[in-house]
Amino acid sequence: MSATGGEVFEAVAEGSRRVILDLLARGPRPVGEIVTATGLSQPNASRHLRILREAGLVASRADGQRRIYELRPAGLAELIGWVAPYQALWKTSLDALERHLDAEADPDTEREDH
Amino acid sequence: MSATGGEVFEAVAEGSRRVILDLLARGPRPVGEIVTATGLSQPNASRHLRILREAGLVASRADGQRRIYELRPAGLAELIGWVAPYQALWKTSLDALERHLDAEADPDTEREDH
DNA sequence: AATATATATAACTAAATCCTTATATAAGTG
DNA sequence: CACTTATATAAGGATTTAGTTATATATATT
Repeated sequence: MSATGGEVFEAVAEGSRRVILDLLARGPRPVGEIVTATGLSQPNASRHLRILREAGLVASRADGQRRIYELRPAGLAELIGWVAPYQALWKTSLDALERHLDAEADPDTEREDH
Repeated sequence: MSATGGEVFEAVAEGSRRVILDLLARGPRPVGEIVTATGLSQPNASRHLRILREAGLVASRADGQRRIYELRPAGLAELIGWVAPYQALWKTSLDALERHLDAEADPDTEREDH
């Protein structure tokens, strides 16, 4: 079920996989859409999706001939649990994050526009 | 200075490097202490420290023949900025993190006991 | 049934990554 | 100055990883 040791960190270390996650954060999608949205080759996308699935970050269900992938936010528990203390650390010391988030404030990059 | 693209994610993907960061979160330390505390070989520790430094996660200053390494929490901005939306996502949907944090609640693993 | 579409897997290559041993550099100590 | 201690770097091997092309599998369509 949940990844054992650092699997999540490795899954998330790859840029294309973060792009896939960001995409799925806006809602479930079939592989085909992920392929066109990311520009990855189909086999490569499938491979990244398998890695993400094995890390517990996404899940897939069949819809006819398609496989719909969806985000499993709970899979990030290990990562979030690890950063939390650091987050606390520099919330007291620095406002670097705020500056970072401001720089990233781009409407096209929004996730979950609800 | 600050890492450009995903450098932080890759730096943090490695288990030994997370151990080093967790160690430095408790305070600055010379390389020698990091070596004995982690069990890494000295050259390997130096290598991991260089990677962490280039990613902006640690900084070093000279103290005689020693190099004192210290945490730079601001270096985690990219990572924290990226997880934030997901954090929000499942704070609404799931309490998996809380359970995860409870499981990790070990006095020996505390950071920055101030 | 034959063909087309959607996804997964296999086989392979190129590049990156981690680790070790050996050596360099620089600062302390006698 | 000779020697030791602390850290960094170089060189090499072994494993891992991301990517490709080719093929398998399963579902839909005609």
